[in-house]
Amino acid sequence: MGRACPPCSFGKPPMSLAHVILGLLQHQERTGYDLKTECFDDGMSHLWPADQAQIYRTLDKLESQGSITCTVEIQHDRPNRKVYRITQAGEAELTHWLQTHHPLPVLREPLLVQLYFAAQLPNEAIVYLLEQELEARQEKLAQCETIEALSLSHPTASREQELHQLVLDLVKQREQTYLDCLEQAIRAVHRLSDRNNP
Amino acid sequence: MGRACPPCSFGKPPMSLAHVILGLLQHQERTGYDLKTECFDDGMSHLWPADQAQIYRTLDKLESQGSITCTVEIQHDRPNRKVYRITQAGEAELTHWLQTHHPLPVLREPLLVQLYFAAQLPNEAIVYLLEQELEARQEKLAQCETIEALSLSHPTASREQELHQLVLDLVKQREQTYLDCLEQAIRAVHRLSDRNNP
DNA sequence: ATCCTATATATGACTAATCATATAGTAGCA
DNA sequence: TGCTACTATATGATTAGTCATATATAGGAT
Repeated sequence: MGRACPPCSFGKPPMSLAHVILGLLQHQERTGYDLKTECFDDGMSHLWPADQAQIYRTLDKLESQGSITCTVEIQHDRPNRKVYRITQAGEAELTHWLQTHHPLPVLREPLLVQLYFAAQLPNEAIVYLLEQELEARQEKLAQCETIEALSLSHPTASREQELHQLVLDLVKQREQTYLDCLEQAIRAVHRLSDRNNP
Repeated sequence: MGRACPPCSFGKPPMSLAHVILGLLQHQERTGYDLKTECFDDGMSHLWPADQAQIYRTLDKLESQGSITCTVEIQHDRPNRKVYRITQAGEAELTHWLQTHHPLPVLREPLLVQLYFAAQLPNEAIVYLLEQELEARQEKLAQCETIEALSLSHPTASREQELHQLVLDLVKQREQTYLDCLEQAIRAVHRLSDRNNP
């Protein structure tokens, strides 16, 4: 049943974090620590936040499936580093994944559920909820603006950097839309009939 | 340490599905099967899709924590039904949750990752990827429109229905924004420098 | 002398969610 | 007669992700 595919993972589920890591390693060899501090805590944070534990475990998985290799750099003043590099198999895997359409991620927003069941709350309580969300969203947009500053300081706009900028713009636009929606929702709740209130 | 709180779950993590179920049961008593077929497969699908197995396990948890009770209705032509009702403790829990601000859900979009690492692909391949996503998003928006039809057929706009309509509008607007962003991204990729191409 | 931070990897425990499968009776259809 | 669909609940296995904690060393601050 199905085609045999021992050393690669085609046909298997998404494993998106694995492919993010492949994408990062393709650009430059790195350790798990590098990935965490230089990538996932920084430019990747708005795109694909990742936990340290999950990064290390994914590196193990990628190595055991042959998509990356590892060499240990012995350090005497500090703990040894395990430096990972992408293999040819890993590059093929990445290229394939980059061209494959993946199912839309499911977005579950607690706020919308709250709004859905909010009939028992007075309008002010609902507005308060929306305002708290608005604040959190504003903070998040502000974080995105920070990333932009770093990106713009690089004047040479390579194809790669153009794409990074495009992604960042899309994320920022997404966040801005959330803000617009929330403000609109607040106005809508103000217009809500207040009958049947507790 | 911390305040003791034996029979309730205040202070614990989100458990959002549990609260969605509480919200649904507050309106009307239901079985797990009812919840799945009448709620989560229907009007709730765009808001909080839920797996059958998870629904049943969450019902168990809610019952054991005292937020809902269960009575078995014996049926002879069909399997027995376990009918769940919300308790006072459950209502208190729900009311509290409804008024609490919850952390923003993290959205990880494989497409944006693909775009981020797409420099090695020719522009046409990137556009193709975006067009596939566009198609999937159009389908999803079409599903949302279907739900609206059901909602509008109810002419009496109670406070509850107004809120349901508001939520649906927000979801639809979110989807429409995705479509706009994708079209914009496609135009941007067409303008992308094609240097450094494979 | 003590504490904190940075560097670096690893493991255990847990939640949320998904998928597959089991059980079991009725009813309709071909 | 067998096949499928509907009603109804339950469990096992697995993935993705999070949180906490362990280990170990160097260097700077208090």
